[in-house]
Amino acid sequence: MDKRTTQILLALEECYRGATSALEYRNPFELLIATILSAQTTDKQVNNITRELFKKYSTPQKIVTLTEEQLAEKIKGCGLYRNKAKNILKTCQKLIEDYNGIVPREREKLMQLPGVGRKTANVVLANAFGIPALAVDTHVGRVANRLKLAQGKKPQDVEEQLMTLIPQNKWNELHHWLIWHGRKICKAQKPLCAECPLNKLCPSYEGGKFHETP
DNA sequence: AACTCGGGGCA
DNA sequence: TGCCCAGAGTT
Repeated sequence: MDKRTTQILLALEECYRGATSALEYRNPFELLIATILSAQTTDKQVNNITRELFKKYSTPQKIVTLTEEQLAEKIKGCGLYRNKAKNILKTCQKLIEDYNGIVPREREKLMQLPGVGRKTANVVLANAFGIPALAVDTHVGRVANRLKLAQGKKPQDVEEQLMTLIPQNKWNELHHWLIWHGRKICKAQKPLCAECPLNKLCPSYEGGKFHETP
């Protein structure tokens, strides 16, 4: 790891030590469902929905007793809820048929579940199973690019570059640090570079000015 | 690569 | 009011 990368990690840790997702869950299945729901939606909305949903429908076997319309009604309030209802129902059916109702621990199997892409799969691997994985969402991708820890728009490219650059035992922390930094400071629009604790290390903020580096 | 789904947050 | 998301699937 080069010196600049080390300095960036130290600065991130200093600011965001202990940062985690605000998503509430008690087991891998609940995290899987909560993460599917969280796309384009805030954690707060998701928590409100899952708290109510998991009271009566805490397993795939229970969720598949709902019709698509009934499930959609219960998760209304998060974005894209009709698609998610459809996907969650199919995912629960597949969990029951193929995996005896147990969430699998392999990325390939997770990604075959409807509604589960690479980001969601990695979140489940890292947070529910403690398996090293680096989930790249829009925040992580944007911040990593601005700091030039990675280059390129495709999340999987960013993921692979970060995995090469950063020691494995830091991947999950790095994910949360970059997300928090992306939300609070390194925002998509009008990033708060002047008050950014990393601005001296950031190639996108030179000469006291922010410039997106393509 | 571009488009769609969709309500909430925020200027 | 309008614009932007803690993405994934389809075209």
